[in-house]
Amino acid sequence: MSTWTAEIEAKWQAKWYAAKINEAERDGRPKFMIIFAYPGLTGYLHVGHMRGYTYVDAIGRYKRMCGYNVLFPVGTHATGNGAISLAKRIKERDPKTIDYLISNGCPEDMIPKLTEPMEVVSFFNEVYQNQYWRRFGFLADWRRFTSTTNPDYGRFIQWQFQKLNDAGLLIQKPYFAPACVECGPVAVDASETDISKGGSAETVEYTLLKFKLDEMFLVAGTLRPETVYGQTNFWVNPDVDYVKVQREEEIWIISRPSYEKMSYQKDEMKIIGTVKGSDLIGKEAIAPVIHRKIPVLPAAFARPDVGTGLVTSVPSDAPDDWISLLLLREDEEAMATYGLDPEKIRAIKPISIIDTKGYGPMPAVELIEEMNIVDGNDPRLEDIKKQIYKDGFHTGRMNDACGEFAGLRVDEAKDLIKNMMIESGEAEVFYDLSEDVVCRCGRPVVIKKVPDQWFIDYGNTALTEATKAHSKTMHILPSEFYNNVQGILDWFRERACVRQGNWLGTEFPFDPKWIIEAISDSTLYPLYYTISNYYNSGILRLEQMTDEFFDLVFLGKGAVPDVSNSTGIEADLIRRIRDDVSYFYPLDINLGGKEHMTVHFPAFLKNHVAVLPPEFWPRGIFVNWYVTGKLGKISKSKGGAEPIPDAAGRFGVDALRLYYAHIAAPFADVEWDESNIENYATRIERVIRTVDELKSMVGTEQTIIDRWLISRMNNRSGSITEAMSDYDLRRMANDVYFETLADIRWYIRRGGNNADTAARVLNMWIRMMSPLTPHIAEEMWEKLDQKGFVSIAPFPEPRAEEIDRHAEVAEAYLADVMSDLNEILRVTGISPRRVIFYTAPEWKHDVFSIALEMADEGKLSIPSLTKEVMSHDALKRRGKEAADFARKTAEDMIRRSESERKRLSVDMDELEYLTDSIDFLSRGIGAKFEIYSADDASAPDPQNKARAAQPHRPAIYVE
RNA sequence: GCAGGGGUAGCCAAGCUUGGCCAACGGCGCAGGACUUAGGAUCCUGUCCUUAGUGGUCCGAGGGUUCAAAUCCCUUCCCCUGCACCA
Repeated sequence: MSTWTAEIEAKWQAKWYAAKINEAERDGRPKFMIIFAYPGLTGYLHVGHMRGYTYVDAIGRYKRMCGYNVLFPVGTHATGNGAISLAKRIKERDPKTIDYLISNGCPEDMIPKLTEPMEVVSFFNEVYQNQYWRRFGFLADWRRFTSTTNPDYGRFIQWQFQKLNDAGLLIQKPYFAPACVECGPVAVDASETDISKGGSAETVEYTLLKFKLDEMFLVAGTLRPETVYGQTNFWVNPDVDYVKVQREEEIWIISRPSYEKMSYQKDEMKIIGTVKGSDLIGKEAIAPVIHRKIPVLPAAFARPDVGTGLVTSVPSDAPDDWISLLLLREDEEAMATYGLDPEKIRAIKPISIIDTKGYGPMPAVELIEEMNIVDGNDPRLEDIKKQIYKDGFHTGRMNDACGEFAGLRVDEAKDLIKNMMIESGEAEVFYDLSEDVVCRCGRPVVIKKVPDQWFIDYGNTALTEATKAHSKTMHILPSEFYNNVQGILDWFRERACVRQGNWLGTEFPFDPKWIIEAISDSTLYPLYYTISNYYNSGILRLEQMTDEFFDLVFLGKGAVPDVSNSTGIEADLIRRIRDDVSYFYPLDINLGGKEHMTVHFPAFLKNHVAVLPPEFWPRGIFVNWYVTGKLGKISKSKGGAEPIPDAAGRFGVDALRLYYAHIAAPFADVEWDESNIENYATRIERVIRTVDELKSMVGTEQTIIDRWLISRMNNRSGSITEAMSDYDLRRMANDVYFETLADIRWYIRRGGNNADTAARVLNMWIRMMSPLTPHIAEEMWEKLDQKGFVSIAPFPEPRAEEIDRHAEVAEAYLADVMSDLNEILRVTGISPRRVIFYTAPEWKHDVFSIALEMADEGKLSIPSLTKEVMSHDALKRRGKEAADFARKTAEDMIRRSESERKRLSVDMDELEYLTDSIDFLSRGIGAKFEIYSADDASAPDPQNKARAAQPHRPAIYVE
């Protein structure tokens, strides 16, 4: 299979591209513009990525065949640190990286070149286009290819940021971001491109609480500022040396590690001395908010690297605090060592502050007692801490001990209390990472203050409302996302849009020290594809792509002669470009993986709404799920990480395309399993064989089975048209490669052999295959002596006049009869020599018709039918037999749906039809068939079966 | 934490919006048969239980609405996914 498929793939791809059927030029047809969200250039892609891309090509091909002028451009996203970090690892000759390159087919002599980030970018730009997208036969308009580090793209992005600024959507404020102390800003994410450890770390916000002690402040870091009303004491680790820090006018006592982290976030932090933890114990400090003196007590759980190394104690709600108090009370020795008065310690009572359903007034006290925890290191403490917090935060209310906040929900009170303390100067904020993060250079990563960070203000109310309103008019799939996107747009807030450090991308137009970050420069770009071909072909020069030029072609602002003068671009060309933009835009579908739902898509929508006029706002979004591997199998040589070209060679591109389309709905993850793809390759072989069989048909006789097959084909194209209105490729695949195949097999079994029918069917069928398996479709189309490409032939449309309901009902009837017969044969185990069918007697048909008629009028019931039947003399004479049958028929008919009744009401002569089918039946079963009407008194009926005959269900006798 | 999704016969996976051709598409696997020197190829048949066919039970569990529920409502158990300086 593989060499043959590779040959025809190459052959047809060359022909398509030579004929430029993939290139979109403005013309009189309606347009259809579709893209997939371009991939980031982070290295080789795997077979999972091709899933969504294939959907786009297949949808584009289908729309093209439906008469649309389809624009399908592609590009890549090189912004960011992916290429830089890959180049760096190659430069270091990292063995894993080199291995990875080689096993993906990177030529050895390329590797030394790939130590330059921009070389990495251009190398993978070639790989993606040639080894992936062309290899899969995509009809993308290659002339429009763009990559985000190209200079022209940069111009476009700078223009976009000018527009955002004009709209008042760029804002500047301080920001706290992860940064290596040495290398500057880094990304902390699970893929760990910048860092060597700590990818799953999160940024946590501590509220720093200041406790006045003499002329200094003990500063505790807490994650639960709302609990300040329950403070009873203060914890210090006696074994830790703390530092005294001059912080503006104040002197703080904190741990040394926390000082180091804090110094990246706060100005004017200076160590002026140290103090031993043990020296602090026994003193009293004034707690914030409650302004009471509370004792400083010893606690080993206060770790210097967590928070500030100092902890305020809220024993009612914090299990660590309560257990430590309990232990200290019993620890005479410790109390003696630190000169603590046991009476006073034992007098410390937790203060209830939060009422939570399912808990008493002091959850920590309660749970520790219940679970009989007696050890400060009991791991269950961590669990109950989380549990108390979770329940308290979501369902709890602040109680009367909490002053003005009494009665508020905890989740409301938290920020209010925090902000109140910050305003009164009793608290500050401090950010830290939830676990250790280490940069690739080996130095620690900290949270660093960026004082003048730029943001795009996606929280802007007018923008959000306009975008939400527009999104309701869009075709968004799946429908779950359509419903969900409103909420996401509401929740989508300002976003840092520029950064410094190791980063490829476009210079921020308002301050060159910043580079525009990765999400922000990839929101409006589909628009750029409408003109990128002019730059790529050299018609437009970089310096001509000015803001005035973009304003004109994208927004229609300004006058052509002026722009022509200022840029030197011919006026006609400017008009032509403007016309292209207005013709192709808006975008009809933007397809992207599910990870884009809360990142790219909302930004994509909001930027369009913010910058462009409403007629250019996008029309559709399609979200696809992933191909996954079993426990990372997809990233090993056995599974999906098999290079895409290798998989294409092994299975054939069309088999892979069919696999993606049919294996599952696009909105579910699929587990990569090679045997599945093999099955699809087999399926294609079967289709090809069946096509050959059809081609060899020479008969001239037309029978019901010919009308049946043509009717089925027309129904099929109708059903595909309907399915594709929601881009349901799976249903299309099912209809074309499974259902149609089954129909043709049935046609052949039934003795169909008509050359005209076969030609008609092939002509329709092959066109139906073109969107999903274009290479074999072209190959077969050519062998059919058809002119031109099937890829641009019209998609079959259903013809109402060729739908033959009678033939379809008759064939379904035959299949039902056979299924009954097979059932009997199976159950009895008889190898039949003789089979007799008895069709229902006339009078039963009469009852049946009456029942159908009454059902249509909505009057059918058992008594009503019986009554009606008995009003007919001829039926009445049959007495109980007629009444019984009426009851049975009514019972049966009431349960049936309207469409089913419609089928049953199709008039067919069962006796004649079965008689005509005797040849087929005897061939299939290998027995002698006889057909009689139950009305035929002369019919042989050895077991008195004829009386069981019903309309549409003959009685059967077998011997 | 924020938001969302899902549990369907041995497995994968449709159907659920608009209740009724649903014992539940399709595929895989399995079984039997045909064709064949043979078959991992192909074609046909079967694959919940029962049965000379029109019967029973079934779509995580438990209730409800309805003439009728995999589909609607309620309760409950269990899984999963995405999340901003990462593309």
